[in-house]
Amino acid sequence: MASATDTVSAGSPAKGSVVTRFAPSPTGYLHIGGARTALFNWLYARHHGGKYLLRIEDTDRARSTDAAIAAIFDGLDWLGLGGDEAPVFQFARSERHAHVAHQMLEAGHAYRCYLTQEELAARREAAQAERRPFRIDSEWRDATAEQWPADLTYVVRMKSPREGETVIADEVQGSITVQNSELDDFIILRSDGTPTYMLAVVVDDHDMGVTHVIRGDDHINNAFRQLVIIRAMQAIEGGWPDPVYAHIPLIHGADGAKLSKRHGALGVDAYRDELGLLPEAVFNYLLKLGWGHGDEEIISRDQAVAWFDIGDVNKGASRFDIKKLLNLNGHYIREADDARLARLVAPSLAKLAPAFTPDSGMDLLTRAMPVLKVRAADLNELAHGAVFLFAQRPLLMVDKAAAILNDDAKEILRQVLTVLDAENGWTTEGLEATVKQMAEGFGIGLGKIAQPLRASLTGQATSPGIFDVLALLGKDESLARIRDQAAKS
RNA sequence: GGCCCCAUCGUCUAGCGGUUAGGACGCGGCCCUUUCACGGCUGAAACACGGGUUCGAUUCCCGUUGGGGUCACCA
Repeated sequence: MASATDTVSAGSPAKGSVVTRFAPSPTGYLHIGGARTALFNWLYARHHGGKYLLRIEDTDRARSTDAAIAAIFDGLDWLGLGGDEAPVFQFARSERHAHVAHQMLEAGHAYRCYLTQEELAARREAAQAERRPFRIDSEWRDATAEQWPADLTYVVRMKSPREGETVIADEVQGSITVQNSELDDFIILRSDGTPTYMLAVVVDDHDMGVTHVIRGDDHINNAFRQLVIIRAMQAIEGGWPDPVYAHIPLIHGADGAKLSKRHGALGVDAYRDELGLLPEAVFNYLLKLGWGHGDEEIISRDQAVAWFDIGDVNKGASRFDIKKLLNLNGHYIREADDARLARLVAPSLAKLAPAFTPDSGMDLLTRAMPVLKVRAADLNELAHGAVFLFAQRPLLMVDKAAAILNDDAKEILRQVLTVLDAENGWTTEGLEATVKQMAEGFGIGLGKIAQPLRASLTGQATSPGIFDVLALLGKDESLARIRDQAAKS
């Protein structure tokens, strides 16, 4: 007889033998928690020189959709977390799953159970009423073939062990112990003969050669059930090694509750299209959520691969903090290539500024990017910041800009007009020298000239440096915009 | 409720028996400055509580409290 304690130890497979997988069910978009699970699987495989695979768990036919599958691949690709091989679709492997179930059935590790859902519900309710913990205790567990009803449908349940305990040495959570008496005889084949998730996961992980199961810690309890199947197959045909488990904590919302739509549980496509985030920012943020490497904050992909190890992931759940994500995004925007940013911002800019078209405006937009991007935390802000470049005359003044343009300011603008009209080079530096000289000559602060200029040139009270704005807009457009406002009474 | 797990500034984290408990976001102040940003400097801010173990606990053990996960013919 086996010892009372069954232990699954966290092994350290030889380099190159690591195989991880990300296995989302396509019932919705790829949310941020799923993205992080994918990231950790990807990083672990990369760090250990192994393989990272994708599996779509589409066995729930009613809830799985092609749109969700597409959204998941799209999100993963955006983050650079595509699989190393073609994805496995679980539903397509149903026959294989059922085959394994029948192997276990024949070997006596599983049994036909004729209990109906109604009977079970009634028993569950009765237990509830007596405030007694409910556990399925099917009288069919030890039934013989002669006892099987001829024309009733049945489900196939695993014969879970009822004595002893099982210990999993989880790479993240540490040692987790569960009494085997807590394990129920879970279903592996539904009454229509289709396999359940619990069975499919084990069979697919085995067939795909998965060595490390890295997933959300909401699966901890499942690990013990899945082990029952693994044990049975080890007894039947051998060659079903225990995977190394690593259950990573879930991400919580800012309020500490489970992540919901209100705070961050958006699809990653929303992070890209609505929040205007860069994938490298999301990558960096997700990495730092539940994992750290000394005082490092800005971590590149290569550094992440070099430093990451699953054992360093924190056990406690962490909260999603959009402020920090945005701060990181601002950093990556500043680092990003100007032409790339221009390309990313072009679609939304076209909506904000009808005069902007990618054909005619890309060059100016790209040239303006260095002074635009230091002022933006996301792509939306970046687009808004670029609108003035393509505004049509006469410009609309926001309230604060209109307030700046009082009579004194207009008088100054008329003076500036004369000075700038005589300006030859029209460079940022030259213009700065000229205007500063003018301010000195008038004995007024630079701000007295700069703010009216800014208002007339951008229609705003805030903008990039005013000499950059002049240089970007060019002499003709600049003078025309100033003239528009100077002339207004 | 049963079972499992978790617990350092508001948030993300460093720490792995002896530290002025470090960094980042956010917040306050100062500097830079034509505005807004960026950047620089700086300030406030944490070991949930109670017992042990130890010469010494943030660190190890137990309990309490708090939080989370899970209890389907879903995955």
